[in-house]
Amino acid sequence: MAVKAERFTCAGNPANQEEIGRLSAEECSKSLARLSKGLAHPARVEIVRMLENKPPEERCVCGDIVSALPLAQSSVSQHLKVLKETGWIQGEIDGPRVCYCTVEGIMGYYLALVERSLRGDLDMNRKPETTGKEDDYGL
Amino acid sequence: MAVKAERFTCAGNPANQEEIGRLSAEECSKSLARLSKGLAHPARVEIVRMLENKPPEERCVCGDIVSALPLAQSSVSQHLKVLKETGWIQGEIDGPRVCYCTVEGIMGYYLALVERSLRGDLDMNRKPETTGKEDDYGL
DNA sequence: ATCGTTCATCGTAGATAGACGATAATACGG
DNA sequence: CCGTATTATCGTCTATCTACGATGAACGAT
Repeated sequence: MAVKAERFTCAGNPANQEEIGRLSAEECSKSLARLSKGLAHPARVEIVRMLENKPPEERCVCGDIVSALPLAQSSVSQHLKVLKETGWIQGEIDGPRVCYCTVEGIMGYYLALVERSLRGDLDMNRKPETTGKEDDYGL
Repeated sequence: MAVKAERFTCAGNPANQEEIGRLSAEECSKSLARLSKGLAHPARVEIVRMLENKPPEERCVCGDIVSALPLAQSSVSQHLKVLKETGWIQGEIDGPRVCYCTVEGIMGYYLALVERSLRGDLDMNRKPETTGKEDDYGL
């Protein structure tokens, strides 16, 4: 098969529900906002649904997604890019194709993040560990 | 008190989990995309969190939200408008103030919508009842 | 080496988002 | 009726989104 793994950087989303509890309120807001932006277009919702429901052995290459959507290939590619940047999906280069799948556990992570960000179980005084900066929404 | 109720139109979000099952896949995608857009900015996440965690008798007027965020009053007002349009919050005019709260059950609705839209339990052949139109993402 | 396939990126254009200060609208208190 | 307080809206500016066709880059096959 010779699938060259493309290293995936999660753009701040650990996709690990254990780690949500260590996020400050501000980090929660930013993380939730970033992931939500990924879902903020119907085409991207459909892409995530498509990928989330593929059995793991059934590959889903970019072309499959393009032909399932009423959009030009370049537009789909941009939506895929947004989904990568916001932490929903990852791609593996497989020859001339790119095989996409959702980040493992991302949906559960998102659901947990919604709960934690919107419900009250947040330590509002906890600060991000790196800096003591203010909320400037520097996304 | 003389609170004049401002009639709230939910912009397509019934905020009723019973009704999610009656949505077509396309409607699910649009509805989820619309609500997700509401959460796609950290300030709006914080507003929803703030409102979701207020005890029901404790009023939360616009000014409270403005002073809790590092943004100008006009910017906060715009975010509140987006949250209204995307179906997250509603406002009641109370004298010179406007008292905001989240739409009843909206968070549960959103969580259910994420599950239903992204998991496979969708009838992909169901069409919207009004028209037989194609997916043109006419948001 | 060259071709076709596949996908990302570029360039462009129009629409929307996001921020702000300034101004308008509304309600209440004198 | 006139000021104050509160919030929405307007106007402006910049940045990002969304779409498309065209082009480029990578790969397998001939």
